[in-house]
Amino acid sequence: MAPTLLIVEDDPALAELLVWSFEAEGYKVLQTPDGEEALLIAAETPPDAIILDWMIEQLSGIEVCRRLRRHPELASVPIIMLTARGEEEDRIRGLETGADDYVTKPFSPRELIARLAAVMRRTRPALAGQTMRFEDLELDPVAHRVRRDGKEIALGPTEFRLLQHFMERPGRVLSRGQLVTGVWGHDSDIEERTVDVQVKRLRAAINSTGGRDMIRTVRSAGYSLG
Amino acid sequence: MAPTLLIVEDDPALAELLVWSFEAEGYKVLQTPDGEEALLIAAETPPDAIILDWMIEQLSGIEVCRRLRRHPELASVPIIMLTARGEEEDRIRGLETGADDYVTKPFSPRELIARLAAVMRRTRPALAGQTMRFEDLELDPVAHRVRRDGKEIALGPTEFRLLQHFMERPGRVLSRGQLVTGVWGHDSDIEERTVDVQVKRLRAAINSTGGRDMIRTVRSAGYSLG
DNA sequence: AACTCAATGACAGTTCTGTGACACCGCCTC
DNA sequence: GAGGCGGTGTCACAGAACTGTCATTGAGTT
Repeated sequence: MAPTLLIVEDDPALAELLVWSFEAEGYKVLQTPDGEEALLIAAETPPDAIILDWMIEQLSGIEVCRRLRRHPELASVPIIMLTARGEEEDRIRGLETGADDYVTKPFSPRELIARLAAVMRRTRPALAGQTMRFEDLELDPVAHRVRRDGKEIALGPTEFRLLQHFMERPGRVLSRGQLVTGVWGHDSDIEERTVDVQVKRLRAAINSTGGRDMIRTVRSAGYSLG
Repeated sequence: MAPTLLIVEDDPALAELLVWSFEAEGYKVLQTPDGEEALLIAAETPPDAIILDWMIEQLSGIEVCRRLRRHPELASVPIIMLTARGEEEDRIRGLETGADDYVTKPFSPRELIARLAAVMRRTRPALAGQTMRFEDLELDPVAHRVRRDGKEIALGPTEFRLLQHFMERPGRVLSRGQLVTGVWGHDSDIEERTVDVQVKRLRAAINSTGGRDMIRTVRSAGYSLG
């Protein structure tokens, strides 16, 4: 379950350095110098985070960023921009466009790694091994444990992934289609109604200890947590 | 729910480039080189935005723009004009006529896409997932929630879409026909009177917590929010 | 008053969701 | 290898929620 990283950098020397550094950190690294290709790769195998150089060929970083954000599956993937010193204007636009952080060149790999860790902790607690909380629900991704109001709850693997998916996006309505690709994978040919059944099972498990139903049904749209 | 775009451009090469670029962005694209036809297409299936070349055959851009603005259904569709460098005079007239932005040739598709995104964010917040507000009413398209004066309000799917439609166009009077195509879809054969019934249901839901009626009936014209 | 248009209540039909049942699969134990 | 077991995906059905239409009542205009 090593987190996957996509590095978009067209300076070969820097790219190599970054790949090497992050692999040493235990990340699985994908890499391309090209904005267009980055989008393709990201769509194919959504990474857990993206390191994006501002100035790249084909498509500017800002453009890649914007397109990623538009793609529903990729909208919440954290992005760190690499900018040259002084591109103040760009930095602002970058953050507006949806970058989560930026790092000014020149930088040390250590710094970038630290920033990435911070961003991941903030946006994808599950990958950082942080336990996630929502009201009296806790999910510990490392120990694979779920507690409601302190009491341990047993979940099957699918139920667990489903709940994790919800807890990473609290309050957000997820369509059955999104849940299928998010929980079962992009290439699964699962009936959409199966989602209903797993939701029912998840509900039964979560609410067994009493307390209100944590999963909201949004008719003709999907489900959401909370 | 991809936003629809109408591109009016008579240079085939440029038109193709634009169609390609915007489709890659996830827009649904309609295209014509001809001003007259543009008006027909726009009247038939109102797009979410229009890219309009200044110098086109049949009808000048400015004329198309003016006619669009006269057409009640299309008056608020954002328009971006494409002008040749130095047509300062035209640019001013363009903005006066009701264009929302203009881009000077030559330009990169990137720039145009960015401008469009900015315009859309301004005019269609729901597409960007932003919470919309009108007085003490809030609609959160991502969480699929509606609140009045902080209190949550339950709406059925159609009521929700109807309210969203109103909130994207606050204060504007919408005819039953506009509401039918906007809320039910271009190709629905719904009785126009059905709008009345859904408006009644929406009113009942929204005003249930007390407070004044947020939906105004405009006799022999339609309804509006506020 | 006559006329037009909108609000409402009732209702039948449709769509969507919750649920229980069941078959299947991989895994483990015996 | 048989049998037990937890976990899954599908299906069919029932119930709930939602919707479109219509007839009637009511409000606004001329």
